[in-house]
Amino acid sequence: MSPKSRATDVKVRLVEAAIRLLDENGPEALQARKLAAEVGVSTMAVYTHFGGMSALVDEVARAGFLRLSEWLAQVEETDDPVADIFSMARTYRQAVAEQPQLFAVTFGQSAPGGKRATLSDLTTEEGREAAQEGLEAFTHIVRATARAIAAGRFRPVDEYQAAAQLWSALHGFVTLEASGHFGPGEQGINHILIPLGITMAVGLGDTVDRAGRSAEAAKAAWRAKTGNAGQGDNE
Amino acid sequence: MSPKSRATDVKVRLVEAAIRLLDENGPEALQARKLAAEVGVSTMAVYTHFGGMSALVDEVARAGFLRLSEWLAQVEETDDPVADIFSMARTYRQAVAEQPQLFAVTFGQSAPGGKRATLSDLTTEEGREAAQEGLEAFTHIVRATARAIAAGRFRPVDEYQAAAQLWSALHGFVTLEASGHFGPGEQGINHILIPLGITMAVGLGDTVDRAGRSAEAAKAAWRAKTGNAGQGDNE
DNA sequence: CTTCAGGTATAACAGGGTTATGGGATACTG
DNA sequence: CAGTATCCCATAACCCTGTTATACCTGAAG
Repeated sequence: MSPKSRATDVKVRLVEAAIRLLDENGPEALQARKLAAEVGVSTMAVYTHFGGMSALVDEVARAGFLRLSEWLAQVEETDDPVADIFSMARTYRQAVAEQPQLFAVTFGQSAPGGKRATLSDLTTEEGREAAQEGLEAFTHIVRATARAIAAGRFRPVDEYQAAAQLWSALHGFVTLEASGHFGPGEQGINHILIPLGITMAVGLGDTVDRAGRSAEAAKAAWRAKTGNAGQGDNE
Repeated sequence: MSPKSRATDVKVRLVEAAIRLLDENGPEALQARKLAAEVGVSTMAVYTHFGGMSALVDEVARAGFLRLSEWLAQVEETDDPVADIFSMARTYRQAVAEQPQLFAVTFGQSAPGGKRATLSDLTTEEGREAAQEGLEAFTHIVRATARAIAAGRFRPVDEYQAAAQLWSALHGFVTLEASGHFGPGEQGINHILIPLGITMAVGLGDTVDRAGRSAEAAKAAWRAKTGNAGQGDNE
């Protein structure tokens, strides 16, 4: 193995260890000494590869955005773009529910050391990349929105603007649910998220009936994919 | 001054200093030594009054929720409940825009020390109180939603569920805007927040025309109260 | 006057991020 | 092949921050 690839290896392994320990042990696991011990190197590795802990945390945040993009990219397009939007919403929510600690860092909710108050504050290269990844995840929503407009389901408004509305609603729900509101398990999805999606779709031009059927279609697709029977609200 | 009131004084002054230094110098100002120096006491005061920094930060978060409730409570009821919801949205957004650092702590986005990943994790008494304050702020939205339903503007759905949808959309917008998306100044309000409000109102049962007029009414009321001419998107 | 309790200052401890230094391996260079 | 330069990393220390142990001081109660 060349030294270049060995070095990259350590860098990659540090980020991977950070994500893993973050999920297992929470934000307090994001410590230079713990990460170094986990990878089997000294804390200096953090500084030769990242320059400091904050840049490493930014890299973790970027990994979260990337993961979100990958999840959304795997939502397959059907001939019902509104149903696809519902599927994306479920996917977005599921990603956050499965790795809450990771996305808490990604969304800047949990910031060890008090850094990264806002994305605007980011001055590091990794920080800007993180913001860029966020926008890439956003484009998946934009495309589905554009298809909904083209299909006549939504009124012919600017697709970026409509998608930003959808993103706001979705992100707000996910954030508040992750903060403990809306109760545990599937309660939030059935009582808030799906009605919210129908509200948004209808507000953007869809009919209540068609939006409801799209929500049902997405629910059926979700069950088929996850194997979850989806009975009831609990767990 | 009795010793009891003197002691309370130090406790109150610590929280006040924390909020002030937080707004001025960012999250890194929330340090025991800095707060103690600012108030003119030793760091022990933090421990005699709060037991530790995390409880003091929880108190700051609680202050944010309380401030949010007070702001929303001051939105006066008119005979147009949908316009009142728009006014609350502007108020919510304005509160966060004016004290971004405070509300970053309140919403758990900036957590010095990596504590408080989610509200569910809160085990301290102050933490639970903070969650309670959040719900109290929520009730203001619930009441306006109930009035919109009573007025026939919204379909007769459960007001808590509809309000939760509105809260999700609003909170998501505010969060994403504070993270730097949606651009600076009033851009986000005019391009995203108001269209989002109209989308939500229409989706909940209102007509496009009436929702638009309510948005305009709220805008006029806002200008009258703040004295802002509100011309253009910039700054 | 004595005693006690609460609040505080002082000083130290513990555990983080960070850095100065030096060694060692690798890849150029003659 | 010898020399050298460069990159990566281990060691050890430094600094800062949260926290705690201890003693003092003040005021109230007996």
